Amino acid sequence: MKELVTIKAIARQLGVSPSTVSRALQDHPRISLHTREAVHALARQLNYFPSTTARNLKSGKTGIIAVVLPEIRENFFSEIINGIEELAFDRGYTVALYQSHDKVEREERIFTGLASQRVDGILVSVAKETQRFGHIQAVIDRQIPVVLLDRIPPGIAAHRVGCDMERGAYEATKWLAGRGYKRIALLNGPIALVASEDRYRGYVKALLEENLPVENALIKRVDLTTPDVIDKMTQLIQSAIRPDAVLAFNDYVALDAMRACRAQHLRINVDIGFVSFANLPLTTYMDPPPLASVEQHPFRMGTTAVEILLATLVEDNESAEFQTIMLKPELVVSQAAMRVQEA
Amino acid sequence: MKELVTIKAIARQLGVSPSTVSRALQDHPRISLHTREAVHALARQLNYFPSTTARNLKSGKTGIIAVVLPEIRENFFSEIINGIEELAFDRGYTVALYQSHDKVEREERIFTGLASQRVDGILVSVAKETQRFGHIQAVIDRQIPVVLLDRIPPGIAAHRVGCDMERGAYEATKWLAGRGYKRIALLNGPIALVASEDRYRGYVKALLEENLPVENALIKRVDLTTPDVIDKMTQLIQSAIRPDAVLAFNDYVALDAMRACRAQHLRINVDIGFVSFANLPLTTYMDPPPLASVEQHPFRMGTTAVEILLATLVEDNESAEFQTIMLKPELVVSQAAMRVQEA
DNA sequence: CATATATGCGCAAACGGTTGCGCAAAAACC
DNA sequence: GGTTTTTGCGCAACCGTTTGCGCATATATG
Repeated sequence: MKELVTIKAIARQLGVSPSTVSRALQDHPRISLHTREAVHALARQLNYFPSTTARNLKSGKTGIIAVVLPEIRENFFSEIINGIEELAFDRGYTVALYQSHDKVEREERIFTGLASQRVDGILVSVAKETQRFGHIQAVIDRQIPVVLLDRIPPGIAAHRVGCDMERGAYEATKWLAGRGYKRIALLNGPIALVASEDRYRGYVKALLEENLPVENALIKRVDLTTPDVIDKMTQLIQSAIRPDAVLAFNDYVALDAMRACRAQHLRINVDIGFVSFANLPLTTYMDPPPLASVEQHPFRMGTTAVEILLATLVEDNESAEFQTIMLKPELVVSQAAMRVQEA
Repeated sequence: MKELVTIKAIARQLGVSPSTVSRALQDHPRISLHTREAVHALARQLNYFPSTTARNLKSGKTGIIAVVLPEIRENFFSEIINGIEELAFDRGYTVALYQSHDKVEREERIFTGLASQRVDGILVSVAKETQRFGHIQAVIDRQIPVVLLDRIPPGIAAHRVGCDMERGAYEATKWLAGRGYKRIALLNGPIALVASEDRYRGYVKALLEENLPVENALIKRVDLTTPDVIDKMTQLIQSAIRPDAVLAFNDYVALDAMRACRAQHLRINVDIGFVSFANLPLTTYMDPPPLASVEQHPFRMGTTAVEILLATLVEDNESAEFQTIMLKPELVVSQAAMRVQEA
């Protein structure tokens, strides 16, 4: 077992004190050029690296940003991390990753660990359908800055970064109406999700503006499982007012709903138009893809969250002002889908 | 700014020494029950959490496992992390995440950082087409255990965890031959990738066993971009010996190749059968999916790598024995695809 | 009752750095 | 040449926790 190269080791070999070595390494002006060079030379020769742990202890910081997400393998979230890692790495921060698997219990265990880990900040997209937020409040009470990402529960005093999905739903619905669709269905998510409410409001607002009736028969809630989506979509098709377009909660719902349509011998985007949310790579694999998808900018959500977090870290004290940044969603129209429709 | 709750603070309030508090918290038998209870009570009341940083400094460990991957948003890799996080969290380790974006330069910068960060171990899936591995050797020289994941370069003395893709290609080809396919094409990856060689060897081995000719015209290398895949697939279709089946380098290649076939009015899995590698969720979205896909078990690769790493951490000294674990791939036959074919 | 053992706790060093302060010697000033 | 300033470096404390050792006092042993 080789000895670890420390400042003390360098000091001993050079016959100077550890403090001199420390200062020399920082190019402190009060250390003679001669000594500085000698220290640097020996440090390089011995392959010295400063101990981050020791520095952390001194500074009270860890340089770690914890990221707590429901599920990494979901494209939306891995894209968020992608953005987070990008910026954090540039700024010299380490990204620690945790998955809640959408379970509050696990989320709570994670946060307890984070409290003693003393990470410099936490970016969290909370487990869905949760009403308990004590664990989040606990770390906030310990002065650890928190940024809520995408899934933003009410009643927590923290920074927030999200995407304005009411607006996204509004624009998507307006776009469909503008293209002549009259009976636009909404395949919405579970009632417990704020995201569902947002989409509902945007959808209704657009319909009213376009003087289209808001038909309850055209609005379905799904639990996001394939069988339920197929079931609800089939109901829509067979109802008295068959929709000529569907606004789907997300790309996965759109995919399943399309399958249901195909099973009923409806031609996608010809007999029935589709628009969905997220704009995941998934849509480019679909054949045909939805006519359009509302881009939520997960990558930018990640970088924005890190920016806000790092900004609060350098601030003199807590300015107690919490920022809320809502990214503007973007309706991305699929060229491929439009071509199919023209044909 | 509230004072941080430390062992010293508790000691002061209780009129005992810090060492007593430390031992009381560990339920050391030489501390009286009375004192122990008092310490525990006050610690709870003050909401005391031990400083991980201080402990790290003492122990010389960090409790951090660094994971260096090319691209998190690729499903295969996010599934690997999923497995890593799962086991690491259970064992009380923190997962630090880094992306190389398949760039050696960035990988090198990451490894330099890791050396001074003094992580307890590194799991790495190296950037592709790289021949420089000095940065990896450097951390190994610093006694940081390294496990090579999936992409396993030669000449590095480290643990290895992968999936035996020669065997996967062999079994996939055998399966196709067994179903009566005679002209099986191989849409392989770039020559620089070890993964391409593996598939080639397994493919050839199976053909020979099945007494099928190895036709060079049926073997194409693609650079994994959509245009190139479409180009090469079109060449295959229009060649003298048109293949009746295609073994694709991975699911994405299969997807693009299928599009090329459809453009040439070939019915997927009817006129031309498809088998690919990875078995990503992507295949379940495809319509129709490949007949079969070789599952590479990324999740298990992640957990296995962590297991090996943690095992070396508890070992008394370096046993200098490096493990190589090759998971057995599994040919997953798609029910949906088979139904389409029967019809 | 004397010796041996057990009990309960504190001292101080250590982990690897950083930094305020002070002290001596050299250089600059009048 | 005396005073001030600058230069170069070391001392020691500190970050929060752990732990070997030692010192009392209390209890057990013969």
